[in-house]
Amino acid sequence: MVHLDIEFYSRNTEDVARDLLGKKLVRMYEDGSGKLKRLSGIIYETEAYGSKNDPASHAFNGLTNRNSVMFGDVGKAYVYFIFGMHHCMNVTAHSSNNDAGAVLIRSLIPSEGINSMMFLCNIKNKLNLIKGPGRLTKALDINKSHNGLNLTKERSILQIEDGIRPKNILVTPRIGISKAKEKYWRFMISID
DNA sequence: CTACCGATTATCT
DNA sequence: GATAATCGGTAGT
Repeated sequence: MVHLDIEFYSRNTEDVARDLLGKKLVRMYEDGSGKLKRLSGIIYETEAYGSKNDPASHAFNGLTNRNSVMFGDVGKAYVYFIFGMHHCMNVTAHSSNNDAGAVLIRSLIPSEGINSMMFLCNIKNKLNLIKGPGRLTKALDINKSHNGLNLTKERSILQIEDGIRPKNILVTPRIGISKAKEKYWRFMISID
């Protein structure tokens, strides 16, 4: 398993968002028995969020307490709480040290630990896709305590490994935003 | 299948 | 005080 390094994340946020498709997000999860389990999935859908150039980004109005991770080192988890009930997970990525930016991971194709993920998600039967940023964080038990975690370190409880190379990629406007809808900064693996 | 609506609270102005 | 990078349920097509 090849581990994505700092170089990978030190590029334009849009490029990183596109290149994260097909990579594997791994969560080391300690279950009730104290054993570490791998919960993982192939990254299926991402969105890029910029800084001063992007009115839809948390970083648009400059540094605040919530978004500080977006302005820091790349390759870290930016986790925030939204709508009073959901978490969303991002990976910080931008080319210049003075810039800010992050990639929202919107959905995964579940790979390892599917039963645990269904349990955490409170899903009874089917659902083969962890679709939507809120469900994704629930399925992998990701919360604000993981904000700022370094994903490029070995043995981190959150990491991203090399995965498959998607054949076709779909590019669309981002979901759920009220500003900057004209930017085509949502990327997903095309199945055809 | 799509459309709408209500839940619920951290964060910022 | 207003808003929000959402979700799940319910009703309609």
